[in-house]
Amino acid sequence: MNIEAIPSTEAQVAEAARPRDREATRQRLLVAARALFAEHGYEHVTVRMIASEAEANIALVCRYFGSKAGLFGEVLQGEPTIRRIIDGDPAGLAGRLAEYAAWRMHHDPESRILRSLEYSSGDPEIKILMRDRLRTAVIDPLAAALDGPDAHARARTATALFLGIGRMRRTLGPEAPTPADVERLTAMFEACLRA
Amino acid sequence: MNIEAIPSTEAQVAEAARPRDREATRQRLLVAARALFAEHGYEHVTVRMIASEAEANIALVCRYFGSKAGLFGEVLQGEPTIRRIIDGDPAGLAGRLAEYAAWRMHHDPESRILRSLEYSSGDPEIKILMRDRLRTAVIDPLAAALDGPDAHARARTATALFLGIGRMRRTLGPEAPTPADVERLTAMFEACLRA
DNA sequence: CCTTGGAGTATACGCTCGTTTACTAGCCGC
DNA sequence: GCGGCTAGTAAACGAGCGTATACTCCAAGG
Repeated sequence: MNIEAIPSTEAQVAEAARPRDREATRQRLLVAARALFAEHGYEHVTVRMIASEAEANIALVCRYFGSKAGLFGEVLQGEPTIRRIIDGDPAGLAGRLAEYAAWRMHHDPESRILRSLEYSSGDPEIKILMRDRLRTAVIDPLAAALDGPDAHARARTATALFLGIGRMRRTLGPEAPTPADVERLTAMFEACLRA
Repeated sequence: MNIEAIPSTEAQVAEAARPRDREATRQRLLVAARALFAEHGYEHVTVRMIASEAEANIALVCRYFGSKAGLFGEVLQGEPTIRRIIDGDPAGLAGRLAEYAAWRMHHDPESRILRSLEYSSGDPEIKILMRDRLRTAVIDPLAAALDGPDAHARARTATALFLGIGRMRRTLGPEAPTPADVERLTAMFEACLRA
């Protein structure tokens, strides 16, 4: 079986043979996985895609993260929450959410937390990861910024609008938002957030 | 290879051997597929599941519908549009949409058109089917019911809210809508639909 | 009664997936 | 200089998928 053509042809590959660094490889896998999961969702990304993107071997995914689901979980944990948008003047919250929602109408790249949550997954383990992440990273922080008894319900509805816009972009294709879009979204978020 | 235990044991299966009826079998497959696709989405439903649910043979799916995608396309065509909700007093449109959206917060069953569209699919053919269906069955009829230059944009945003609510239900689980929910959704749809 | 066409079936093909295993090869302490 | 730990690799495994093929069997037409 050792019929390897030439053990170490440096002919084509002028790459400076990467130093063997466990942690660096782990990070490359993590970065590649984050980008791919955000772009295509858990189920449509294969470990082979991740390994290829990270220029690492397939087996390392399982070795370093236990499984594809383990890797996904670690990716999720590294994602930022929506707090960056929530923090600030409460009066302008609806406007900021609308700006962000409008941005999500056409900006496909950038791997933010909601992206991966737009996808469903048949795997129960992933479903739970998604649900927990959606709660702790989006709904709960948003609810905490609101007053009134049904703060959570209002946060959920606002989040639904986010999710739906992302879904729309993916189904119909990206759409550059107009000022009217932002205005409309602002009005909707205001209607949603007011007690 | 012909080691079949007993060719035709009627022992357990007291079923009255179904008459061989091509059209009836086709319909059973269609009904089963409609229910399963609506419940789990295109990708999570296998032709084996459909055949099993319809108590038919796997091969018949391909024979009668060409492929899984062909069957899905036929299922989509049989689904109603949103026109039933749109038709009626224009002033009450937002309210009716809100009622429907609220209903979708907790009503998991009933195989309506949007259900299958809540899922994404990697298959480009299915993506196109989804997109076209979303346009012709939901967005376009809704846009037609609106006035103003950006009727389509408003219809898209309203549809996004629908999609997001469905997504939410599937991620967080069904949630019985309160009167406050309906009120909030009505306000949001009004903010969305007004020119 | 026999033939025959088509409904229904069993099974296999080719593929891709996540995962595992047995291996190779580079660096570090002695 | 040289074992030995370990990062990295190649290949295979078993399962599940959509699809295709070759078959069985029933029932109607002569």
